[in-house]
Amino acid sequence: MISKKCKYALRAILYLATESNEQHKLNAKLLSSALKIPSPYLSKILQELAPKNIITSAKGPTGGFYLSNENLEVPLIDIIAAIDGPSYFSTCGLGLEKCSDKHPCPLHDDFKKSREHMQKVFSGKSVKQLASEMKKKDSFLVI
Amino acid sequence: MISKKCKYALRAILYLATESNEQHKLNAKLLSSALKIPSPYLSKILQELAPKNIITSAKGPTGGFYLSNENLEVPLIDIIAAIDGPSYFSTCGLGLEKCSDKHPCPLHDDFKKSREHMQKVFSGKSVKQLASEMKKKDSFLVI
DNA sequence: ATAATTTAAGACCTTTTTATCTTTTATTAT
DNA sequence: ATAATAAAAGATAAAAAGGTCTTAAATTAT
Repeated sequence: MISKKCKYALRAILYLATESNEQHKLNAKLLSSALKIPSPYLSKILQELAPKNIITSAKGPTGGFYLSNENLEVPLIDIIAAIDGPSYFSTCGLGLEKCSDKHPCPLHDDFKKSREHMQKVFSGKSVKQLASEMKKKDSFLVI
Repeated sequence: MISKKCKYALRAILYLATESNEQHKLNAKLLSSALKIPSPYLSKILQELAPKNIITSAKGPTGGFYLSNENLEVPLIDIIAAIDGPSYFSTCGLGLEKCSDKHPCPLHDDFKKSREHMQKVFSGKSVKQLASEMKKKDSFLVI
């Protein structure tokens, strides 16, 4: 399971993808109330994502957060790696340090299959793609 | 990702499945040193599993933990449910309260597919089955 | 220039998870 | 009976995750 923090990040980014652009930035407070995420905590998360080039920020009045064209190309897996760590999809399901294909734990194959599926989904899908899927299918982000 | 506590539980149970029986119980200290899990913490976990009929315990000298024939039939999913909660395989991947098939989040289908795969694996496999698989394939639990 | 607005930075607090320690209770071997 | 052994119970502590608050820096509109 990805962390709560990471879920918050994904939701905020998907919201920015559909509701913001360079001409229409969204500030942390607005985002937090739209998504019902504690505002100071969301601010912290956004401040962590900006220097990693996952979102773009601008200070001052009319400032806020938005996704640049470059940000829109980021695959979802990069967001998870940024928040939950790059080894999220490669750690052993039983927590064993030395687990590998050659030296597998009893659940290695099962976990691997599942992890690889998720890894494929998250690697193959950019924020932009998901945002456009969201417009077609009616999925929700906010009640 | 399942919790560290749950990984400890699974490892301990699989170890008991292959190394213990009613005539040969293992005490918490032995288990903890074999599996390199902090001993008092593992004790707590074992004490939580015993009343849930996932493992069997016996006090006093020659006492310890083992798996009864009944315990061996427990599907892995019951262990995860006992430790990480019964809704582990049904909560929304984005943490949204009202996410459902009818009212899906943007990642609902992807998460669902992955969760269902893991759910199927863990529901369909008992401790006994996994223990016998472990004997055939050479997988490891302890270095 | 100034005031207002907004992110950035960092200290701080709370809750949950992980881990430890101590005492009690049950059981067994002697 | 007694001593030894091991789980059960419960209080306590440390670490990590989640969340808040305050001040500083940057930017914009007036």
